[in-house]
Amino acid sequence: MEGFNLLITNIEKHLRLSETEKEELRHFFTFKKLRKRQYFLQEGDISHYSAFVINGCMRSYYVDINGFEHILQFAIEDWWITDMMSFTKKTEAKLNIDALEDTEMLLITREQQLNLFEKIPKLEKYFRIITENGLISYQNRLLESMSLHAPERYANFIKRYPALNKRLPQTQIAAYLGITPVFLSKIRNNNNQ
Amino acid sequence: MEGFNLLITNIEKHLRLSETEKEELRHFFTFKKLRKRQYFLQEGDISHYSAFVINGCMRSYYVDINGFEHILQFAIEDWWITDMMSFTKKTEAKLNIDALEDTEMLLITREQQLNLFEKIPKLEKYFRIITENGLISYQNRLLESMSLHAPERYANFIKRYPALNKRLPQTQIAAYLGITPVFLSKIRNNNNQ
DNA sequence: GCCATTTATTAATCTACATTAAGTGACTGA
DNA sequence: TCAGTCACTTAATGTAGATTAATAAATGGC
Repeated sequence: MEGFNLLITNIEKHLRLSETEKEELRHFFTFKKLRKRQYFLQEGDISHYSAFVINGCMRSYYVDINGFEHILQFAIEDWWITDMMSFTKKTEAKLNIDALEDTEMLLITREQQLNLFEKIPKLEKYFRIITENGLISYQNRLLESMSLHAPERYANFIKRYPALNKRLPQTQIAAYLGITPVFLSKIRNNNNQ
Repeated sequence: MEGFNLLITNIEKHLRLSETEKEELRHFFTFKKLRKRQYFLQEGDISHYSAFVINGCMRSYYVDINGFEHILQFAIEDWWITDMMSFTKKTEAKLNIDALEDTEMLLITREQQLNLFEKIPKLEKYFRIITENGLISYQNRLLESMSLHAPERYANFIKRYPALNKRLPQTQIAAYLGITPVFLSKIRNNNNQ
């Protein structure tokens, strides 16, 4: 399966897998391509899948009552993305997820994931670690959004994701930082007073 | 051990434990009391423990360069609290954790937790679920902080944690909502324009 | 039971960032 | 090829919430 090795490499950053386990693992995932702008999940639907991105770029975002988009996460190659609430609790998704570029990914359903934990228990460890890291990064973002002004948040974004800064349109970065594109333009040109 | 049953009840919301397992489990935890205002963790230290609150109330918070406190989490009875980053990666904590009331809790170290996963593998499931829920609630807070104004965020806080709203001083709630106590006072008295 | 500190209120002023609007250049697609 | 959208810039004006300060009320230590 295309890109499956990228997932294996990612898992093996955290634990060792035997060849047999790798072979078993393969059958829990399905491969999927999305065109740029195509939805992976729409608000109100149930997020049946969690996605591991092989190449391309996706984003999860919330649309507020005024129609403005607020981006919670970007996912490029080697990243996981889903609406965790909907995925784990089978509730209607509040988030939308779509592709910002043509994207290839590996999908797993919640049921398959839970089966996987039965069959290869150490995979539970892998997903626990992934989830711990996700929690840490949301916690960190919340903390930054409360304690820093927009220019500092942007500086941190550049430092943390230099590739994304070059790769994404300004609108998307602004929607991630929680500011308007107009204000991001000012920050970039140092006219922010 | 005092309060251990509360932990057992909490775990059994997610999975079944045999009597033997409960007995084993007990030995992984230690009991601790904190006085009001006492630190559990100070920024720069390593968070050796994750704490399950039996009664009382704790908070985790970040102190910004201007000395202002930003509260990430409150934990009353039946809640877990730690600096996840420092606890899992043994890095210096960016957060402080202290007691807002006299508090009793059960502690586990990261090493004991990992041993526990070896000894009673289904506990890995419990902590995965706890972590998933933590991630969901941070994600939700980030989303609210980006898409709602302070009066709506306060309304949601009251709805979600009615007990906390009565129990905590206004300063603490304001530091959680990311506003000043002055502005919270205006919101409460409906003078917010 | 009293003084010192902390906590909450109210009002005046200030600021980070939003909103609106108008203009430019670049890409897209029939 | 040219119209139409899209991505970005710049400037004028508006606003949610901060800051400061003064006062009142509640709390807590001795």
